[in-house]
Amino acid sequence: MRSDAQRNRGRILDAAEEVFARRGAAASTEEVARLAGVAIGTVFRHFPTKDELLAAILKRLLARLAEDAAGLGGADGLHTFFRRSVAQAAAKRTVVDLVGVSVPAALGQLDDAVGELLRQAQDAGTVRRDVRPPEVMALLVSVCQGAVHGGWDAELQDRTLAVIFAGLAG
Amino acid sequence: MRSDAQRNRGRILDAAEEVFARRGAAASTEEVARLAGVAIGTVFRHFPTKDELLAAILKRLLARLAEDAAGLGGADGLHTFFRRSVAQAAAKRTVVDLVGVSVPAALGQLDDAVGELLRQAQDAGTVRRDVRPPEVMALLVSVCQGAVHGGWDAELQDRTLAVIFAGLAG
Amino acid sequence: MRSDAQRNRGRILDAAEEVFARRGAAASTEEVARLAGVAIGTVFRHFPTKDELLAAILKRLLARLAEDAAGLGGADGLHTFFRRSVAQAAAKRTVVDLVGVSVPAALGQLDDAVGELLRQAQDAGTVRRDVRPPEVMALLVSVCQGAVHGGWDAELQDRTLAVIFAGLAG
Amino acid sequence: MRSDAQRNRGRILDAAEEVFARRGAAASTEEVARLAGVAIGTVFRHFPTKDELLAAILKRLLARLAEDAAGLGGADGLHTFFRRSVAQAAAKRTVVDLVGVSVPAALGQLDDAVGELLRQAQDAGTVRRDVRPPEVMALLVSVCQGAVHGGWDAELQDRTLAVIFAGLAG
DNA sequence: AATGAATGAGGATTCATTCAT
DNA sequence: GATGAATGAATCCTCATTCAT
Repeated sequence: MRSDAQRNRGRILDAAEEVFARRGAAASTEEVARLAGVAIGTVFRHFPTKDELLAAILKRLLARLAEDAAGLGGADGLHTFFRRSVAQAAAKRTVVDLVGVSVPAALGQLDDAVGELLRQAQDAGTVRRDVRPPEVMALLVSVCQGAVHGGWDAELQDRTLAVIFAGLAG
Repeated sequence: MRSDAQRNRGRILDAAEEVFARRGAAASTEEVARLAGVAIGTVFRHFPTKDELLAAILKRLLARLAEDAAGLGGADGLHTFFRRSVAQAAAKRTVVDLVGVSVPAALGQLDDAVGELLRQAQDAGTVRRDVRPPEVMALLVSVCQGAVHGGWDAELQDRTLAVIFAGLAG
Repeated sequence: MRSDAQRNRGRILDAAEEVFARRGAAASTEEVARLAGVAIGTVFRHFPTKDELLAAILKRLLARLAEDAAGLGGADGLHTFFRRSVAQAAAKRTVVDLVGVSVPAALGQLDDAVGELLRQAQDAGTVRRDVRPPEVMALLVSVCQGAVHGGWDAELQDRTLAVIFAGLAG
Repeated sequence: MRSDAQRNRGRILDAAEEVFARRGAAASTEEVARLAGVAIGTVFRHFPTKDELLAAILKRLLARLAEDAAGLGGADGLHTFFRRSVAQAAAKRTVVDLVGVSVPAALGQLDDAVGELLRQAQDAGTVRRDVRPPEVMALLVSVCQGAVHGGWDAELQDRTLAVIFAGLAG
């Protein structure tokens, strides 16, 4: 891929992330192109379909979260990860209403990272032994989406997560 | 309002609930009309805007939940309510996808009912005293939306709720 | 169907026939709408797809030819029919480049009429007994399309048909 | 012209012939480039316009037919030529679909060759004396296009050509 | 009140063509 | 000369909404 193409791909993803975060997945591809400073055709050259563009955003978003997770660990790495994810989600609703994109499937990317955090938390005794990855993921997804749709403030977020953390601690 | 108009209003809401549950909020108003067995103009006479139709569905859905809640109580009325809500949500994605409709605002309807269930649970000792309604609502919304987007099976739903119930119990 | 809808359907077909005759099947549906004096949505309400519009034109065109054929007969009804068809085709290229529309299938409409003309011509001795409908249709189609693409003048058309008629006469 | 340029020109024409034969003249130039194994820019360097590319194909196709004709002669050289042309046409719809390219003009290339075949056939007595080149060309074009659009099988093709040959024989 | 045809802005996608690399 | 990314006009089609019947 040529360097200008590489640069444009990045710009488009950035623009798309912002646009879809603001306006939801129903926002027009034209607006993405406008914000990215490219012509509409360029967007479609990089992502032949709107759905593929949405999927690409989701993938990048999750990749970042996974990378983020990799830097955590210890007794409350999992808790930190939950907090950051919720904050992220509230900022970028993208994660949520990605119509037509298989969110659960894409979520697979996070399984390993979250699994590792869970293990460490269990080793440190912060999380009960019989808690398993699937419900942790389920709680993570739930709480992220709840935050997006609920418009939580910082305090509510804390109190909500506190309940979940208590539940995980048993 | 004439009786046939009354009847049509009901039919339209029923149809809308089903259509939007199946196809998401992006489904066309025409399809709603078709399923309701009325002409498109009739839909717009009753609900001048698609958003108003969506809001009406949401309102009715929440009213039902509130009514449902009113029939519960005791030590685990709150738990039962959570379980039913999640099951509902998974069946009818409607609650979730309602882009453009202020879900949190509409949610106000449930505050009282949930507040009451919470109080009873606390009186029975099933839920910690320092848990307050806002985070209960937040958890409820989260877990409903999580269920919708995650495609949980019965077991995952149980395990996920179990964590939350443990957290509420402290 | 309401009377205005009926009227519009007719207008659209007329407009489409003219537009596609002039510009070929690649002409835009917008232009059809413009000429018909309706909005683009109306065209698509009547013919949900451009292909269906093209098919409808073709069908109507062939229906007219069949009707025309029904009024002919005798020793050289078939010859007259060939001549008229070729003249038609030259005027309206439509018959020809209807991409995406199964011309041969639609042509079925003419089979009966042409079969009847052929029988009469054979009874009158103008056409050999061993000539069968399929090749008559094949010749008809060929010569129509040839006329369209070749831009024949009246004399060339006569001389070309004369060869075919001689061939049919054996 | 550099030798690689020469080679590319040939590859592009081959690819174009195949692509347009398969998909019709509406096929994209990109696909031609892909099949030719060159970049899209190269196609446009050689043929500044899609129409020029189509015209070039047509020209080459006709040149080949003319060359083919040159190898024929005698009593039924003309008949053989008709048969081969029709077979060709059915295989490669190209000849037909070339919208926007003046087929009749390009056809001029064949006039001499066909004229010669006609003369020989007339000398041999296989074709009537008063038949002239224009109608022979007209019949040839007609029958080629008929074959393409009609999807004739071998037998129908034989029977159809038989009528024409009989007509030419008078 | 209901009907359903008409409207037309909006949006995804394609593709010939240009031009920087 | 070749490459292939970018352009952007053009096109098909959808759908919320209006309005004549």
